[in-house]
Amino acid sequence: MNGNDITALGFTGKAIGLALNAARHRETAGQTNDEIRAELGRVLHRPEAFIRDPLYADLGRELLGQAARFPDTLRERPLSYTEWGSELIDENTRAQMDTAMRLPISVAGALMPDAHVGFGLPIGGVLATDHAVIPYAVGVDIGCAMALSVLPVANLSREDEVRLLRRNTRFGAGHAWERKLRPDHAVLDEDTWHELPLLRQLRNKAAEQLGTSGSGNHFVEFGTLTLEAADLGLAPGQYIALLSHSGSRGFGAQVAGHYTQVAQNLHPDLDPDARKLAWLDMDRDEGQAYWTAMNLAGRYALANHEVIHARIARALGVKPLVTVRNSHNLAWKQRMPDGREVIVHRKGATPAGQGQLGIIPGSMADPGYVVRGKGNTQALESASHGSGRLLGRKQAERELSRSAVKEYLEARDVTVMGGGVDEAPQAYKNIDRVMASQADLVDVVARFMPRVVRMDTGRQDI
DNA sequence: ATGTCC
Repeated sequence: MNGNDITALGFTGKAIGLALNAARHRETAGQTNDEIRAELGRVLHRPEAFIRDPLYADLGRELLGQAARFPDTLRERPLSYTEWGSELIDENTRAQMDTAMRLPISVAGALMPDAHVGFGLPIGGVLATDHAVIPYAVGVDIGCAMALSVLPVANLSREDEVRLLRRNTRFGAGHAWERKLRPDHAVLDEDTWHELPLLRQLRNKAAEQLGTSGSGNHFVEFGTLTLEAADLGLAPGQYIALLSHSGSRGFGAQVAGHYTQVAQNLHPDLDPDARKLAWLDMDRDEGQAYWTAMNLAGRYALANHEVIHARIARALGVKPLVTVRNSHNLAWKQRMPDGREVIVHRKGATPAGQGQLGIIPGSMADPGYVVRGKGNTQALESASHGSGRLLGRKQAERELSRSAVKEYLEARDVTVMGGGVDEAPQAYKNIDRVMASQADLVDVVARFMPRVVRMDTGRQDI
């Protein structure tokens, strides 16, 4: 093999010499030219698979660098970004956002008042990038969403609400609907499931878990919605409403895990601080594949809410007067004020474009709000997705007593089915302080107060 | 967030 053979295979620049050296090494070891050509072809086609190969590591890295639009080097200083509710945000969260703003692909960002540390990007972080998508800036629970239905029901006893939730919701990691009760939804019939091997592989799991909710902070609850003024097609007054928080279950988690791994393999030289922020170029197959899978997980998560709300409405023999819903873990294509198209990642942030409706829950025993976005461009048209954690899960279990939690719930007349001390209201920031700090991001449309809440069982039950 | 490494 000589240089002409190597360039004929498609190698350019510094990769020619590296490929030639590797080829000589194989020749010495007795391989035929056809074998060497085939092997080099595999390296050229998928360099990320060879970055830890004893012979091809340097060539793999060089090829990755040639293919990338940006080097894997972080900026010296983070781009500036705005934060809402600074007094509610800790230094570690800020440090994590600073790292995100040092990525070469980052364009703009913002921290919402519920922000706290997460994997990669903070929860409550918003990040705009240039033609690249970061799986961990979307989060593990791709498409996690809120939905609120206003029900045309005058009276509903607490006992009936408990029974309706027990019969019509399912919770917990790995949990699925019993076969005989398994729901259906048009999302399962989409051709998208056949576009990628990974999606084909995960379709059955998704079908089994359709219409269920996860663990942690996921919930389905009945409560009272109060409108001070006519809105949402409703007269002012109080209504019985159903509020749900659920995501894309095991399906979305596996998509997230898979593409995070792909992204990390494509960026072997990324600074360790930013390793969990490895990105996929939207011009490459991997970026397009993630985009397809992410959006399917987003639609699937919304389908979960639809199924949950439809089951409960059907059990009551009614149709909701109105349903509001929004995804808060997803990436969107969006235009900056200067017209430039960017990818906006919202990881625990509510889309809040001008006039856009959204839901910001407080806690299991604090009010949540239906909001209307003000299209604040500095916040990349976003708002918080809740009140945000004050205490970590373990810290909450250490510091909060079960009796203190029960007392809090009793004082507000809230019934909780399942739930753990780690989800106690006292583990969350004060929702009204959070709302006050984002008055320039959203207007309040209505207030929702929970009454009967169902969640997964926690490690320490309430 | 997820049966916690397909």
